[in-house]
Amino acid sequence: MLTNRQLLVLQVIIDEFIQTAQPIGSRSIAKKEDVSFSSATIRNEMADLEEMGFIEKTHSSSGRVPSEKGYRFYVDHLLSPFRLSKSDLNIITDTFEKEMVEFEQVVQKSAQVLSNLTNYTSIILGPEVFETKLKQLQIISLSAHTAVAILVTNTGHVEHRSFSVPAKIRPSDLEKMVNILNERLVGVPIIQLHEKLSTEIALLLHSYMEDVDLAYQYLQSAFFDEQQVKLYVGGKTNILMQPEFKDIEKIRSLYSVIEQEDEIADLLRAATGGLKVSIGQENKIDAMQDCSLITATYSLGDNQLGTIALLGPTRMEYSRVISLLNVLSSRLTKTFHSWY
Amino acid sequence: MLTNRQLLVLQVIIDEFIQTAQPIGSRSIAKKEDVSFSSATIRNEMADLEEMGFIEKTHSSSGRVPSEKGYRFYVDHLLSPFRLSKSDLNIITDTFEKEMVEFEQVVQKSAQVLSNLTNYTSIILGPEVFETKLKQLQIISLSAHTAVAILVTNTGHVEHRSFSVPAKIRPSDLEKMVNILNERLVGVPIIQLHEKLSTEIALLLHSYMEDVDLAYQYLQSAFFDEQQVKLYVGGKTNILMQPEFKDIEKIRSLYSVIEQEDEIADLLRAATGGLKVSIGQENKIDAMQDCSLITATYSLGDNQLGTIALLGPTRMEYSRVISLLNVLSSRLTKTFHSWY
DNA sequence: GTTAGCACTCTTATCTAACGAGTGCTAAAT
DNA sequence: ATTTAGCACTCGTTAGATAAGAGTGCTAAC
Repeated sequence: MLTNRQLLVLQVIIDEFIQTAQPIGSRSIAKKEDVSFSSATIRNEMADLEEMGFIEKTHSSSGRVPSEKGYRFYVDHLLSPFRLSKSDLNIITDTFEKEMVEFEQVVQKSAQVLSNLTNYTSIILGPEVFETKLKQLQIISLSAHTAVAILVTNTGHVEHRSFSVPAKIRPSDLEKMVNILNERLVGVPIIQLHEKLSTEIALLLHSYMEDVDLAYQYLQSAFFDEQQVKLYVGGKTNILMQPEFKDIEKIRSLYSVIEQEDEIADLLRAATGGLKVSIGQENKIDAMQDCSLITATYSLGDNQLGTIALLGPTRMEYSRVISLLNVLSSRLTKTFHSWY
Repeated sequence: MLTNRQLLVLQVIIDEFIQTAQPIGSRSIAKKEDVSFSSATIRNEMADLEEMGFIEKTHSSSGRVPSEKGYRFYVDHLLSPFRLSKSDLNIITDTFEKEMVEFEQVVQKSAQVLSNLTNYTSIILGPEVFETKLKQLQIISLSAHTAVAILVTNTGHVEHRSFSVPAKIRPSDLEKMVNILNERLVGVPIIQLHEKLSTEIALLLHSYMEDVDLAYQYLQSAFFDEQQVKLYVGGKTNILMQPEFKDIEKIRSLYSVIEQEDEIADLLRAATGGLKVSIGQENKIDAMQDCSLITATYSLGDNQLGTIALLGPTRMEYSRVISLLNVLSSRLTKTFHSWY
């Protein structure tokens, strides 16, 4: 295992590198207040740390840089709880004190605050619809052959979709159908909607009217074709400020992953309770090999609602960022909780 | 005025530069098939063209590069109608042949197609709501003190907003209010809604019930606080592929303008009928000094619905891009027309 | 076990020289 | 009066060479 001195040296190297983005030399460590050994001693320790894989050289006579293993160790064992500044906390508090009653609004604001405070890119997934239930379903005819279907959940989320109405189906049929659907489906969790719709309700409708198949198909496609969960991204341009991304090719590939959305969404969806840090190659996505992704979840009761994440270079201010995420995710949880 | 030969030389220089992004020398022009003069003659013409401000040198002994004035002249007088390739046209046709019944869907797809075909960034504004009328207004109570208001237009556009209901207001009041509003407002153009709401309707409501002020205020804020018109941006990362944007600072400032949205939205909103090209400094926005913005509008009858634009470096494939925009804007116009 | 000292390595910055693309001008050719 | 060939000159780019500086690893002394 590592001696206390080695721990100290490793800590200083990583702390320093996170701030400066420059390789750290033995002399600059020796100058630190809480270090009382000579640079030579530190060089010896550094050689050991390198052998163990916690730090690396960029070339044969350069200072040391944390390796991914080093970051991993740092995150797992060396993180001192970070005291967020008052102004940071105030900014968060202010944001949540504004009257907000919509899921989306809260989530979007959170993403914004997070990226503003960190200079990284924030990505928020959610909220998932576990707990949400159908409040009302409506179909409004726009013209002879078009209509818009609107689905409202008890959380105030509104989903809508236009579709063209086949000539065979009369407006009265539509109305009848909606009535039946509402009768049967109001209060049903959204997540069960698809299943319910395709089994019992389909049969039920059938017995009430003809030609319902087609309309039903449309309805089905209206709400369940595309993924429901949205990704809120904040501070995309922050990445450009990080010195490790001066290479345009890197930026390009990273941006296209972010804009792709689905890969990232899968990643965030996979995140489970608590806070998780993925460093460099621990991320499966190619373009993120030089990045760290920190994810935290927020929930309502026992149900995980969504994920809140920060994407930055592996050289991240882990300590501060983790504190921020903790505060924000509990804040989200609290806010949503207060609504029900 | 310019002689025919000068026109030819200018044309070749700009065409070539647009393709290669490299300064063009006299020798390479002389080698062109449709040029039958020596490089010395061309050098003389180039000196004249430079004196007139159409081309520039990057340094004292470099080849020539188009100036903004040169691009302006090129766009105004030298553009040969570009024949779009069959595959380009097919891609557009295919896109519009897919069943789409929603404004937003069409616009978003268009932005996507446009950026895919061009390697520039597409920005689409709209559609404005001139012609659209209120189809239905609804307020659905979610809980004792929250509700969601939904506004549906005859175009299938759905706007919604959650708000908290003051304790003073009973659900039955809300219902009454909605009924009155629908009675009075259905069919009213969205654009007049704000005004109507604040004058006659406010009075009317007042006579029917007490405590309506508050509810009315909420309703008001629900739909008219934020700008209605949305910006659809496609191919943001395309900018990164242009050699003129290898400087990260430039990218940063350009991206922040794009993400700001409001400045760009104003710019696009100002665009009036037909196709317009803004080259370099003709753009008022600082970060766009090295860019060209090409805007085209689409409309429904006499009403301009929105703007469709392409953002790229001043060294743009004007000819091709203009043809594409023309096709797409008329396609949009046609599509929307077919819906009414 | 710790540290001072020193040779060695590698990066970075600066300078120089050579090369080449391209121009502008002059004088000859058409 | 144009057009063109020829040539000197300019400037950017590239490659090498040199020097400075930061930092290491090792050895020997403390």
